[in-house]
Amino acid sequence: MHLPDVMNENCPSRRVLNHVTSRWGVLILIALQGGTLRFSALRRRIGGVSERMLAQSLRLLEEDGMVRRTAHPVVPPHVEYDLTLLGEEVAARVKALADCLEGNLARIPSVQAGDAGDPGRT
Amino acid sequence: MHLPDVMNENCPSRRVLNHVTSRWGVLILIALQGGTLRFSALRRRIGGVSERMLAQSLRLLEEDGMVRRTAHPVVPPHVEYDLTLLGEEVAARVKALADCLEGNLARIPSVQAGDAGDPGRT
DNA sequence: GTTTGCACTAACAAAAATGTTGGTACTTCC
DNA sequence: GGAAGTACCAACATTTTTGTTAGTGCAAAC
Repeated sequence: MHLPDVMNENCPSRRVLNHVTSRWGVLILIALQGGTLRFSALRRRIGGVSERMLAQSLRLLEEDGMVRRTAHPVVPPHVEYDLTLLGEEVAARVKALADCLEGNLARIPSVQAGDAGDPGRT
Repeated sequence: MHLPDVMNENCPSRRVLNHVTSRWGVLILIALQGGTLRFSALRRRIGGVSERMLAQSLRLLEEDGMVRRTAHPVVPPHVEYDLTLLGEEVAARVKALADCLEGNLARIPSVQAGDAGDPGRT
C-alpha cells in the first residue's frame, strides 16, 4: 500500500480532495456542521446552489462517506442529511479554512479593489 | 458593510474561497508551503498540471494576495513564487485538510471500492 | 548546430461543470 | 379548485474549466 499523496495525479486522495473542495462540496460540509438538514433547508441555506448541483454534490459526498442520507418513506418525501464521523472531521478543517478567509477578507487586494463581480474580460 | 459570509452567494469571500479551493489552487498553496519555488519546479511538483493552468491559477492567487511573484530580469527568465503572510495562514489550513483526507483514505468507501486510479500499485 | 530549458502567452478545441425546464405523486394551505 | 411544498431525476443548453499546440528569445549543454 503506497502512501497517499495529493501531489500524485493518480492518487485516489486527489479525487476525494476535489469532491470536498468542489464549489458546493465545501459549502455543504460547512452547512451540515450545524446539524441535520433536509434537502430544501440545505438549499435555502446555501446561496446560489441549484437543485441539480445540490443533489449531485450530496451524492458524491455520500459516496465518499462524509455525508449520510436518511430517507423516511412518508407521503410528502422526507429526507435528512447529516455528517458521518469522518465528515465531521473533514468539515471542521473546511470550516477553519472558510473562517480564515472570511476573517481576512480585508487583507485581500482583489476584494478591496472594489470589484463586486467578475472583472475578467470586458 | 455586512459581515463576510460564504453562504451568501454575493459575498466576495465566496470568490476567494473558490480560488483557494480550486483544483490547482489547493495544490499550489501546499507546494509553496515548503518554500520558494520556480515555475518549472512547481509544475514538476504538482502532478498533472498544465503550464496554462499553473500560470492562470498562480495569477489568481497572486491577485488575492496569497502568492508573491518575483521576477529576476535575467537572460534565461528566472521567476520565483512564494507565499505571503496571508498565504501561509491559508496554506496551513489547506494543508491540514489535505492531510486529514490523506490520513483517512482507508475510511473512504469510494476509494476502497477500487473504482479509480491505478490499482495494484502499492 | 541542434536540442533543451526557462517562463510564459495566444488561439483554438475538448471536456466538465453548471443551469434550465419540465415532470413525478401526493398533501396541506387558501 | 388552485397554488405551494417535498425531494428529487432526465433531457437539453449553456458556461466554465481545462487541455493542446505552437511560438517567443536567448543561453547553456551536447
